[in-house]
Amino acid sequence: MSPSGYRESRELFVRRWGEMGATWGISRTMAEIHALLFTATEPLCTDDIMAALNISRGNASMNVRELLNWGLIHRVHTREDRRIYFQAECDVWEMFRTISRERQRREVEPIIETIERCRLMVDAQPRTHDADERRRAQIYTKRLEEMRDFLHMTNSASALLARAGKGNLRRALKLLSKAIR
Amino acid sequence: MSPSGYRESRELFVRRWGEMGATWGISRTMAEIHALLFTATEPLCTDDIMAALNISRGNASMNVRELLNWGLIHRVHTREDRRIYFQAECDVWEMFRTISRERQRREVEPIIETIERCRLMVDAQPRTHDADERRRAQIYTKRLEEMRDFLHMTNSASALLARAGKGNLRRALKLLSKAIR
DNA sequence: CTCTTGTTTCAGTATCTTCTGAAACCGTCG
DNA sequence: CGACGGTTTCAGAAGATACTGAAACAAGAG
Repeated sequence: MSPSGYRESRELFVRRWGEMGATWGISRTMAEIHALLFTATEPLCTDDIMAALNISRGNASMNVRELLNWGLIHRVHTREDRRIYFQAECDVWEMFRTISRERQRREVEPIIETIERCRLMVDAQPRTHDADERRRAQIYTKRLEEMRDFLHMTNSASALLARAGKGNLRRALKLLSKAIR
Repeated sequence: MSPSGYRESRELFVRRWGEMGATWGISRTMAEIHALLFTATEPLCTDDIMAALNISRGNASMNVRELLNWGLIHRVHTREDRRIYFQAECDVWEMFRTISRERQRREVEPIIETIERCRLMVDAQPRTHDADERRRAQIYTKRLEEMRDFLHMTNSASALLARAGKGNLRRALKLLSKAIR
């Protein structure tokens, strides 16, 4: 079998996508599976994935499940065969929406809650009589509030984007560029 | 010293911000230092940071430098004292712009280059005679192109945002919400 | 029910990242 | 120049994370 550019290229892409995922707090294997399915012409089953990436069954299974949880890949059933096949969402805009929605839900929302809790804590304990510390506490609270408001805003923005269709997104970006210039 | 709500709250915030950073591919300590400076009323020096977070000099120094590289904190000199003090950018909008700009530069741009390289590779090697593989290669190339275009778009969007001021951003988001609804 | 095929879990292991502490370095002051 | 205060580097240690392989589990077919 000649070393077709296609196959080599795809391998490179999968590897690099995996590395990128790693710097993004996503396990390398998970990102590789995603890249593999994103570039696949037809659905793959667990064994295909294991073979392509040279990983164990347990590893493949765990990461596939995680990708399903994120909503980045889907199960596909075939008539011929009892196996479950997997297929990635290949529309990049859809993918982007999924990722931003999930990140928001998993990472931003919890931190907003923490901030709120921190803010309340400042006043919960009996106040110090030290005027300087009181001043500091005030500034601190203000910073927390600003951060909280900002994160709330990104939350709404993300929700907005999630509701919008692909066409809308393009349009919105055009608008944005006009508004800003 | 009574356990003022302020101090406890701040500790909690720093810890949680660190954890969040960790899931974002930022080292926990780096995120903690950032949180510490973000919530500080006045600039801190390396020893302050070491004491507050209970970390070694080397660790503090490395992570401070990295934060400086990102542009998330700045050096401050004082008259009295030869030490260098550090201070975070505390405007959340400014912070957001810095982060998005840097992430784009460090992570998205390189992956765009890789994609381009992958795309060229497909045709560089002599084509296979297998019609089916040729079909697959074509689909693959198309997906790469879509991804590349998408990432290019986020690049422009990010550049746009980076140029925009705080007021503009607010305005743009309002616009966005109207455009999408 | 039992066999077959396929999926999930998990304890232990390997790998990779981050952190420490000490030593090297740098610049300024006397 | 040498001493001092401060900063950076780095090899090895500690700690966190991801991966394996095998065993448990499920579900459909005979």
